[in-house]
Amino acid sequence: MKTDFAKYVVLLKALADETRLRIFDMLNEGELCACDILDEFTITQPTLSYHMKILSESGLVHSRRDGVWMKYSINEESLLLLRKFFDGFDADSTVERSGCEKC
Amino acid sequence: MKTDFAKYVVLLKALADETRLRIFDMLNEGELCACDILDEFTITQPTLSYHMKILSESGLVHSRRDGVWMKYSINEESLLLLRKFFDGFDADSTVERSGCEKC
DNA sequence: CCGGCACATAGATATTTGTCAATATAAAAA
DNA sequence: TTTTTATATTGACAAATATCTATGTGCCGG
Repeated sequence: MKTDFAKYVVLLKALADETRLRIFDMLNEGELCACDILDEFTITQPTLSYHMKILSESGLVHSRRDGVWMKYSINEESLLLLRKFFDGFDADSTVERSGCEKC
Repeated sequence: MKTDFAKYVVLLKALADETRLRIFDMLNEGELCACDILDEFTITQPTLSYHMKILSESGLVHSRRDGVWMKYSINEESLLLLRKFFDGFDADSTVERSGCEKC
């Protein structure tokens, strides 16, 4: 099974920033609008917009317009994808063999 | 439970690079020396050394000297930490309520 | 103790990233 | 339609990142 690393790199990059990771964590409590998220940080509105774009385009976060507001929520599918990815590791940790060929 | 986001950002940053993610995946097969890892890429030796340092310092990878060689392996503890982190999400997805306060 | 091999460090550099101020757009309200 | 409010886009910029070449360090064999 050949893993599409580039795909996971996009997801990991999206979460590899403290602001975005905190936003993602906030969204775990439920759907939020941009204004509510902004209140929790000291960044400016354009900066938040930038981060939300990265989260959205990665697929981790779903966005929808509700009148003037943008509402964001976690995309369960991408989350499951990440979980599955990490679950794929360590499957045979009991073996403890060395895969080293030269040494 | 206040999550230490900075700690997870370090782990996620370490994996948010295709080269490092592929290295981490290779290590899932077992312990490897730097030379064997290098063979799988087109990067130079110093660049690999740079990536291994990031993986090691993040705590995701354990390193040990074996004579002239450096042997690398996955640090199970950090991996479990990451798994646990992602498992913490989505716990109450059935609720589907909005956490939005202003809108 | 010297030469060679494996790996690390230093310095330089091009690219990417996170941030802001200024401005544009989109939708509702007046 | 004009104004107001919420969000997006643009352009600029400093900082971080990934990469290389050149050089240093550590370990073993002869």
